Amino acid sequence: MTKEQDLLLLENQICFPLYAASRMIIQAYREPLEELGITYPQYLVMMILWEKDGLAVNEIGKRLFLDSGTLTPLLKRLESHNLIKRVRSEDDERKVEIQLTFQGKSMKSKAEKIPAKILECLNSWEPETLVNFKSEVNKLVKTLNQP
Amino acid sequence: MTKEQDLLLLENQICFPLYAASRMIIQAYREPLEELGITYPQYLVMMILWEKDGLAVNEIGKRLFLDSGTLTPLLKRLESHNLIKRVRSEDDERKVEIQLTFQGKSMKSKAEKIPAKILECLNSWEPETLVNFKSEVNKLVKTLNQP
DNA sequence: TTAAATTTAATTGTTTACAATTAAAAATGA
DNA sequence: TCATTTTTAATTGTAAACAATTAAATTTAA
Repeated sequence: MTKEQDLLLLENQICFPLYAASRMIIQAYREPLEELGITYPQYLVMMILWEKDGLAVNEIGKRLFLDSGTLTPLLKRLESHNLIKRVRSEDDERKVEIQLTFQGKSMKSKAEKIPAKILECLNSWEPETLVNFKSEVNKLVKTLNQP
Repeated sequence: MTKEQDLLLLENQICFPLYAASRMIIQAYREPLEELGITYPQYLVMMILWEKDGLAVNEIGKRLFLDSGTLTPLLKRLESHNLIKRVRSEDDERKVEIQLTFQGKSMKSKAEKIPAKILECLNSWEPETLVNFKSEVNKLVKTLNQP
């Protein structure tokens, strides 16, 4: 088998396990998030807003590497669940600011129990190994995010 | 800030960078795959078939951790592009065997150039670091795949 | 043997992703 | 100033993902 052919085997791909791991970990979030009635991408948006309320769509997009094509309908769903409000900015009418509602803010305390639940799935890993791994994945994101 | 609150910050998540990296790397495949006229999940299926032709839908699903809800329409698209045939098995009429067409087989030689192109995006990484990282991600997949 | 359970693929419906385009607002520059 | 460019969200269309259900074929166990 040539080297090229070898690189084409599924087991020799770096990308496939990343793709699989990403989906599996989103799967792990499904059950705890079901109690909150939101999906994983919606949870990511809520986390960002719990850190800093009132961000514009593009600012959320920059943090999550998502564009308005994904975010606009997702935010409309969060709004229909009364977790956020979408408010046209007065300073710059192009922008839509995303503001947490009371319900949206209240959800944070429930959400705080989720990370520990996810870490349980990973309790066979040494904490240090996990921290190192996280930093490697972050490095990969930075590498891939270079223009 | 409590430990719980700290764990809820986006930058302290392990899952988010995995999710981002997965999408970014699929993005990196987009251009080279466009020349073949297929998407990344379709490419994964083709890779499996180049390794072993004639697999049933569920066997492909086991390898990719995907179910028929995802695979059936994806395979129909590959069929409509004349890359595969979907053939009801004679031994077991529940099964649909996926067979490469001549065109599907021919695509392999073009596809063999893709892994090197993807590795180019990662040329700032030491080969050894990359190999270690891959093995870590594979370990993670195994951990998360435990029932 | 045959009724019950399991396996297999397909279907239905919801939610991402994302490319490409559109439209409005704001910023820039001649 | 005012035409041009850029920024910002929204829209349209395609393709995953995946839960839940359905229907047919097969396996199993009574």
